[in-house]
Amino acid sequence: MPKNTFFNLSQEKRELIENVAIAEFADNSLQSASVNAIVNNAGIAKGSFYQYFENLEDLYNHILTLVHDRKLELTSTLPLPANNLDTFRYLQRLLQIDLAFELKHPLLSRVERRHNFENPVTSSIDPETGQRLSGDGRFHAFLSQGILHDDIATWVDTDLAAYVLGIVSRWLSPYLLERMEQDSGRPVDVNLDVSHDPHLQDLLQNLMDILMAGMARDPQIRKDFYSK
Amino acid sequence: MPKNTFFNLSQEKRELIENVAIAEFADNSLQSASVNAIVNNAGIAKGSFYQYFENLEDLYNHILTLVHDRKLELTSTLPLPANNLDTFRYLQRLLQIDLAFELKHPLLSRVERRHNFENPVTSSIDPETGQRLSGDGRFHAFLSQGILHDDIATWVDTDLAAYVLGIVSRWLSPYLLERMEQDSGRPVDVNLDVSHDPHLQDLLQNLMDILMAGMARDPQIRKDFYSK
DNA sequence: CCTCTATATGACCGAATGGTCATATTATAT
DNA sequence: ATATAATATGACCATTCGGTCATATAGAGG
Repeated sequence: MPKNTFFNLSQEKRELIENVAIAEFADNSLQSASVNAIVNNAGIAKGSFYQYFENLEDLYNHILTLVHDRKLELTSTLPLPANNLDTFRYLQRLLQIDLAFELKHPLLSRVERRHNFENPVTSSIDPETGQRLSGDGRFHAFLSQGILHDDIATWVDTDLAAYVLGIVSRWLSPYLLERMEQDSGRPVDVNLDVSHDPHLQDLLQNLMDILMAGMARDPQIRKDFYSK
Repeated sequence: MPKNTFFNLSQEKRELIENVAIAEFADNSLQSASVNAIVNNAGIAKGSFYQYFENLEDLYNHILTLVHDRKLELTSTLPLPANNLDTFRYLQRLLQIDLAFELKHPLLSRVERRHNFENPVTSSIDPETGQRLSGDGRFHAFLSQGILHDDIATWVDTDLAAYVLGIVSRWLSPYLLERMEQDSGRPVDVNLDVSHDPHLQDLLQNLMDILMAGMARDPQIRKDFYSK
């Protein structure tokens, strides 16, 4: 954790350093990031850096908590899913959250992706249920609920599906944003409403249609359907 | 390209250097990889390195061609899909190839993933058709064929789907192998037949079922099906 | 043997790295 | 104004980096 000296800084200066660090960690892994580059870009003395942080990893971990905080903050900002929200609308919301995060905090998104790349989640075992928990817990929760509500086919391998959904969600966002830009020919507005933009909804719905048809309940129909 | 001096080396020595480099690039990006580390691990003099390669990037590009060659070689080794092979069996084959590559060449796989991470494919435009071509061309081809054969729903956004399939294929392999190890409790045999191992087929089939039901033709049935 | 060419080597270079520290500056309290 | 504590600074350090080069070794042809 950063030292008190860092948190005593004015918000202005603190955020300057954070933003410089975020830019550095968006382009470089912890291995290849440079303290010198950060202090130069932030316009502070090298000595000051070590008054704020133990070392580079200390700052890196702080940025990771920022990622976490900002994402949580954004999750609570987006309209909450009603309790009786349709299972797949909830999944759609999960994808929208990652998308909104990519839109509002593109650099933090890259930091997060880079972190997930360098530290791939080795699947953990849930201490309570003894179940495998690969990837993002949010998708595990989604699948469990979906099966419980009879919305998702019971034969779906939840751990595999949760992992795949996590991967898709992580990598879908940059694709969608780049595609939006190409299709419209102009940069995407940072204040775009990800839950209402028509073109974005079309694309997302296209993927959702595939996922819904693929995972929804009553596999018999589907299996009969596609077997020729 | 490496200099002639490198290709004149005995196969033994050449492969030693290549393997050391592969290990280095599996753990480090081109930015953070170290010439010193490579020469030390390979047991050659620094001067020799620069008799073989222009610089580190030269070696890196050579390793990338190795990735390409080995994957091609492995593709042709696996039983070829018959001409009249079912559309989705062809997709399954594509996934199996990436899986087999991960199994036979885990380090090369990591090098490839790292490369794709550091150099994300900005979608290109096909010069002939003017169509978007994001991600892996193999999946674009698969989708085009599938639609042509009336096996895939026409409403599927091919570019989006090809991108997602490419992402899934790239990241599925390490998951499946790790899962196989956890489920069986022992390391996966390198000579495992990816197209016949029962447990592996179960898992792959589970994902295939989702993809098939999701993308197969006649969306009407599916859309009616899941709308409550 | 000698000659010529190809390869191997590690000392050496300047630049950049992460990290330290004595000193200077500023803010706070009395 | 004075004393004390907190912060800011950049020269400095040892180490490592990519890259060079003069020299040594080996091999081939005669």
